[in-house]
Amino acid sequence: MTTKAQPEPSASKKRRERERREMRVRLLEAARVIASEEGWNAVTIRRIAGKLEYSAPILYQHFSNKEELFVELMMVGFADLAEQLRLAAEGSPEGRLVAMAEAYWAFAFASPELYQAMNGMDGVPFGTAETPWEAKNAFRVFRIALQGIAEARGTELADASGAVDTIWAFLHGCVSLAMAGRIAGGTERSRTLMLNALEPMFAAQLRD
Amino acid sequence: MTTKAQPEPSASKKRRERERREMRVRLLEAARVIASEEGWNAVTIRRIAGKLEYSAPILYQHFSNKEELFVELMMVGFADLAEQLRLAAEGSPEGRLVAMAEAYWAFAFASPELYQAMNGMDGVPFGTAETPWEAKNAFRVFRIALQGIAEARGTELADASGAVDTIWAFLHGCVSLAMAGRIAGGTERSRTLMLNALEPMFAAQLRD
DNA sequence: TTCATTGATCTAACATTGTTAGACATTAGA
DNA sequence: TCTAATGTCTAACAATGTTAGATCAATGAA
Repeated sequence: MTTKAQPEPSASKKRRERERREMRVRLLEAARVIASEEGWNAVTIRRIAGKLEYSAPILYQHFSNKEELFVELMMVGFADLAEQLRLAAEGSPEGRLVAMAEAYWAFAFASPELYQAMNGMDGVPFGTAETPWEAKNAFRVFRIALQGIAEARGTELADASGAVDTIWAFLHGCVSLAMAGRIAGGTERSRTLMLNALEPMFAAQLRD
Repeated sequence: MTTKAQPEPSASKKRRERERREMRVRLLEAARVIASEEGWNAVTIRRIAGKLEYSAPILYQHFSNKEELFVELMMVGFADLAEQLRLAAEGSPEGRLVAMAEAYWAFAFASPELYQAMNGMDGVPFGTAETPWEAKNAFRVFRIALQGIAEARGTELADASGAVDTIWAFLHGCVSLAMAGRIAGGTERSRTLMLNALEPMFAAQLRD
């Protein structure tokens, strides 16, 4: 590490940088609030700026375009999700699997608009080249948790990464269809179906 | 039935009505082509009309707005999917389950832009009130097929509707994440993971 | 054939979107 | 105090979905 080569920035410069960061966060929060209240279609540059009593171009002092703001919002979401999963994986070994699924579900429905932005919104840099760090990290947390559960049962996963992808896909499918209102019986039944299918699905991922 | 009360429409009137229907279909096709070539963001009223060498407002002679065109496109998709699933369910009893999953997968990746429009695109009348007929029908075909597979094994589904929702959610989750490039190893590995997890998942849906 | 009506299509315009350029004032640092 | 940088604004741009009104050809009855 060869830091500490730069001269200490002045007090006022530090203050302004802090203010800039705060402004950036406030813009992100405003976007999220508007989305949760009126859906993503209502999230417009002018609305975001207006909510903070600024004019539209202020956004371009903090993001190169609207897309970048969305991507950053998604990254906040993935970091948040990873944390929730990590917490859920701390419980008793028997209940961990269900706890994680419940945590995933709770996260998704706590802010559906954010969940939708994280999954499915097009124009986001996922498949293209390299998956952003926050998303990768969420997967990592998931994998470690699943491995821990298998270990607590005295066995291991046949294919750890494959198990994560498979179970994640299932959870996402359940949440996604439930959120779109595509499962008869509403979210309560969807949640039950998901939790019921979870255990056999996990068991099939263990080494014989 | 008390039809045949109306006077027979004149020949030219019939011709114009047919032309109108054809125009409607051509607009839908144009939208689909543009979406497949450049993504949904490129599907604009002027582009659709321009592709047929018409001016923009022509679209409003056939759809009340852009949304309605999208919804109709989705319905075409669901009808198509139902047909594919029905065909897949005609094979040998042992291979039917896998065939259906493969059919679902193939349908999704044959026209990803349509699949994305069918799932996840917001502003569509799904959760709100009544699910449109085409979507319901696709579910029905799925259910009948699953029941047939269970029957061929000499047993039955513990909860037929629940099994359809559960397995459909899983397939959708796999396709959705794979399409977004969110599964390491690409679509080939995604597909394999999906097919591997399918059998134990189905088995868990059978009556004990 | 003539002529009013209907239908298809267009141009022009509107408000709203994301985005950029240029002006203005305030602040920072010498 | 002077200059440079920073924050913010207004004004404009092109592109979007959508509507109103005009135009022009085909239709069907006299």
